[in-house]
Amino acid sequence: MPDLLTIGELSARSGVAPSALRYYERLGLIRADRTGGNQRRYARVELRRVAFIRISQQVGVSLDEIREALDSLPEARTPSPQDWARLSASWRSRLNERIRLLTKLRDDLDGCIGCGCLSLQRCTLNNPEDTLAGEGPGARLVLPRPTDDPTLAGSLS
Amino acid sequence: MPDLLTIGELSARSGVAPSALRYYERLGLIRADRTGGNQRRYARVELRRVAFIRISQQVGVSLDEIREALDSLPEARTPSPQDWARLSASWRSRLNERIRLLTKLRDDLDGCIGCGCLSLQRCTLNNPEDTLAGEGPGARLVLPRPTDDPTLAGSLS
DNA sequence: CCTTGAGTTGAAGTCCACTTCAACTCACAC
DNA sequence: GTGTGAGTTGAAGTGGACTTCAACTCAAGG
Repeated sequence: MPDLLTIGELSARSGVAPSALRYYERLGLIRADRTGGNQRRYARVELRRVAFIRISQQVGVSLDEIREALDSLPEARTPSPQDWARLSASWRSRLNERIRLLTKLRDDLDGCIGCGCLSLQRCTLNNPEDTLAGEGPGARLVLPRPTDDPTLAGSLS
Repeated sequence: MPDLLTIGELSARSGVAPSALRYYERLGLIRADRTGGNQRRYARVELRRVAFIRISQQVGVSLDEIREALDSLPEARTPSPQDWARLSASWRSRLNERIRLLTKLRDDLDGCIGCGCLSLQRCTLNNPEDTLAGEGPGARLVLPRPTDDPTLAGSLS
């Protein structure tokens, strides 16, 4: 009735290597029952946990944070669709932020391709007389003032 | 006249740790002249190279590939803005692909939040009678047939 | 001169997410 | 009952991108 999966079956169905599944178990991300002969047997819910792990990794979340998130699932009952939805939703802003940063990087690159200045975030400010300044689709500042990231903010020539 | 930078100055102006700059040099990403006392002195063009390295890393390119790209710069003359523009442009499709994947992931997440199925790419297909199916902004397949990624494509329940 | 902060080196360490290995044991079809 | 493919363990290895360390030298102001 419980219809348990071997590690090979879970691996095949999740696309995650057995060694990775054992690693996840060591980190407390998933769990397994054991047969009399000490082999792992996974409940079907572990399939969802693995799916959540892989999705979260794509979002850019570390295994440590994923573990924390999974720890917030109710222990008493099988997690409901709403439980999973809550966890997934918790990565939304992170995902949006990553998308926003990459999009901004792309736009800045587009905007800077004409001048080749590579300074991004600054080239139009540093070259107010530039023929490309203030036109076209590129290099718009999205944030009020990105003073938080000094990495590439300095002058470069 | 050449106005060379010490490693500390390059570090301060690029936001990259001195140890990282030495590491980049070992990998052949940047170069430095030496003083009589064997200290590094960087030409200003290295500032651009470091900027290009950090930008490329944000795009998700490995140092090895960045080195290859930098190797394609002309050795005879100082790289022109057009040279830098060409290199930056070479990451464009990669950046677009990353943005596309993350955006798709977000839309899939949004689309799946109602059902909590976590299968993504498949939930609407697997649940044609789902009240959420076929509407809203989520879970649209962008590629003709993403058969390439079996990772989470299997059934999950 | 001399002090002091900045710079030099190679080797080793770190962190993350795994994979590989050797030496076993289990489960199941025949 | 036996062969075989699947599973077990802890320890060690991998790869990328650095950082840290110890032991030393350089450069520049007072």
